[in-house]
Amino acid sequence: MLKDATPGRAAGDAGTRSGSRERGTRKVTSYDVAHRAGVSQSGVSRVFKPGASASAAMRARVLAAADELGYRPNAIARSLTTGRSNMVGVIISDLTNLYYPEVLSELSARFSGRGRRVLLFTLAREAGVDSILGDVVGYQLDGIVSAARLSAGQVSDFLDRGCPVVLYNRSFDDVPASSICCDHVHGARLLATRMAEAGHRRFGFVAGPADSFVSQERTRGFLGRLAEMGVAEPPVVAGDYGYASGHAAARELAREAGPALDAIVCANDMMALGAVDAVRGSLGRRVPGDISIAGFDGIDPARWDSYRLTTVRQPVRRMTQAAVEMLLDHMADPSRPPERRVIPGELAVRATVRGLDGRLAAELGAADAA
Amino acid sequence: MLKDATPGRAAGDAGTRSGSRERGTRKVTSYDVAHRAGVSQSGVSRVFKPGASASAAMRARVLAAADELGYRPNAIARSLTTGRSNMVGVIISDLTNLYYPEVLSELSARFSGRGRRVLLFTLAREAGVDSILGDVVGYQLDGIVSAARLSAGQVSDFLDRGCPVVLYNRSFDDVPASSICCDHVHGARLLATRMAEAGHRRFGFVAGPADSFVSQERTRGFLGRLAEMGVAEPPVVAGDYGYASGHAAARELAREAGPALDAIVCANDMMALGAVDAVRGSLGRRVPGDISIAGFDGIDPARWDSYRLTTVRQPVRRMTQAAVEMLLDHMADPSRPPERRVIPGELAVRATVRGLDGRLAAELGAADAA
DNA sequence: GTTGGTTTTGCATACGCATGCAATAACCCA
DNA sequence: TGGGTTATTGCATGCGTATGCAAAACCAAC
Repeated sequence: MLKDATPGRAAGDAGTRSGSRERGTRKVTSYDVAHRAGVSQSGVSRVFKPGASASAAMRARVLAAADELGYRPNAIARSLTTGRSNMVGVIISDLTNLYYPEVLSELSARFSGRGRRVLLFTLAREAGVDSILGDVVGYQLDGIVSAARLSAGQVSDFLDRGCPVVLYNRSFDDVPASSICCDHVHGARLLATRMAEAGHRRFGFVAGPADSFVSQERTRGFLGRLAEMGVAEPPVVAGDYGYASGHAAARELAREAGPALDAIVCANDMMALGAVDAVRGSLGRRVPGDISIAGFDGIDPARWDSYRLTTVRQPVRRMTQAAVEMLLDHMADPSRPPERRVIPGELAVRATVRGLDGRLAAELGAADAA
Repeated sequence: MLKDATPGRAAGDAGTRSGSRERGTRKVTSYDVAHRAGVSQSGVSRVFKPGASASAAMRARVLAAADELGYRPNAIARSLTTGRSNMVGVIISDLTNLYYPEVLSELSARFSGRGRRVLLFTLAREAGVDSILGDVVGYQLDGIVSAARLSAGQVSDFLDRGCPVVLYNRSFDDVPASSICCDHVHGARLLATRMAEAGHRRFGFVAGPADSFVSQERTRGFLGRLAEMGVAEPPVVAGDYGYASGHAAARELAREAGPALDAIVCANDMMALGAVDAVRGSLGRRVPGDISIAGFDGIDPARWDSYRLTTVRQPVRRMTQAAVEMLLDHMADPSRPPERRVIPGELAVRATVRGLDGRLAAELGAADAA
């Protein structure tokens, strides 16, 4: 609470303190506090441990001494003895996909609200997972949330090291890791259904990277449903989840499919926004008048007036909450079996798909399952 | 490399170990490796420490044993003895301002490239800085990069704890912390100059939060230069750096200033994008035909075709590189005096300000200083 | 005042690695 | 081959905290 702990004065009293380091005060240990409070080191330890037994008197004296000395328990030492670091790793592949900053932000807030620090790993180019494994073990991370494209083997490695993992938006049948996923297949089917019902016939699809689980699911769901409805199989172009690639993909689709092109669906919003701009700009056609466009994720910019992108939104709040909850549960009780939670996406009907009707959006959560 | 470390056997030798944990393999320590390799624990330690002396023979045997056992040095224990954790804290206030994900992404990549882990702190609502202080001390963070609105006192606290700090886009005269700043005043003056020269006369300005250093600088620079040039003092509205607040601010400015309103300058890009949409949408006027709009930062969405926002770009790459470099230097030699580095922003002439000419942009880095 | 039971407290040690110091081995040149 | 160097290696200890165990203090009831 109080800051400005007048460490100068305290330091004078502390006895063991000697030379003044550069400018920082020397590290204050539980022994210093114990000495000053006239109790044992273990007493200090107990006072700072929530569940431990300590009389009110001891507590008061220790806290007073700690305050005067500016004592902070050394989390490193604590981690060493307890074997848990109170740190969790969050692995994110790509912050330029603006969906992930939202996820990261939420995760960070939630974890710190639960007394955990977040060690951030950004996976530049797929490599580096091995080094993360080393860090996980080395820093005794209590758990991992991974929103990156790890292989099943890599996830297994974490688990084998006794580090619980929650997979965000992916899962493996043969790996006993918990996961929280948006139901991409369902969302994609929903979108396909609605768009087809609204009269779209000549689709183009922009997939994400081939190794992206999310892209695979969305692609599968969308194309599958289209086929079921007897809609001609659309050309598929692969992008990299970035704006520019969506832009390029839209142009390519237009070139490929010709003027009959009716709708473009992109495996994420970033690409969809690029597609919107490409259609309106380079192609000189109207959205949704000439071509409808839809995406997935529900990132913030998709709501901006210039786009008002119709999209299948992932409920980030609920998903991150679930992820954090599941991970903490697993940390508390490692024996509990992994859990795969799936949350439906919501169709956000906005202004880039013609023929859709906001009124219907409400029904959709339940309707059109399977 | 190999997993399945047959820990049972190793552990059997280790003596003191007792209960079998859940499913993860038991922790492998340097003692286990030492025993298996037939050397001492310190030998193992030395093999895993870069600069230490160890014969090729020992190295080989230890590495072999370590590999077989799946040994990973325990960074926690190492931190405890060495006093450095190889972790740096990165404090970010708000990831919804899309400038910060870029910064964070860069910082993370650079730090991990230099063998440091990033402990992420997102400052939800200004509070929580105190707890970060505790973590910094507790986890023995080797340094801090702060891109959040800390007070001078808070920064001092970090320094007093012996934790070097690099301030990102802010600095305090009376606090000896290093800092890397974009020259917001210069950038703002540049923008003011160019816009006034291009014939704009009736400005509106959208500031950021009152306690934002960056906003203060940009506001000061812009208004100051305008005054120098004899342009009427523009109305100022405060936003919160978000898209919506820029949207609202633009409408308010239009209402306040009436149809004569000539240009809107926002203290960051997010708000500028909101302003563009507000002007084009709610106000039904053209950008830049009727009203020019400019921002600051150079975030990615500002380049999207729907906006092509003219803005004063911060060179994120150079800035993050400098931040990392400065922090690492300081960690290596704490006695080195703090350094305040300032990098000029660059005017990115795009399509939301009329009368500006890309041709001129090249000259601007040098021209119009102060 | 005593006894049985419950807290509270201190003692001692472990956590896993790094490192100063001393002992040993390897080596070099005369 | 011997004396002197240097490169290796092992030993012992420390980093700061948590915790099992036993001693001590406390409490209440008899």
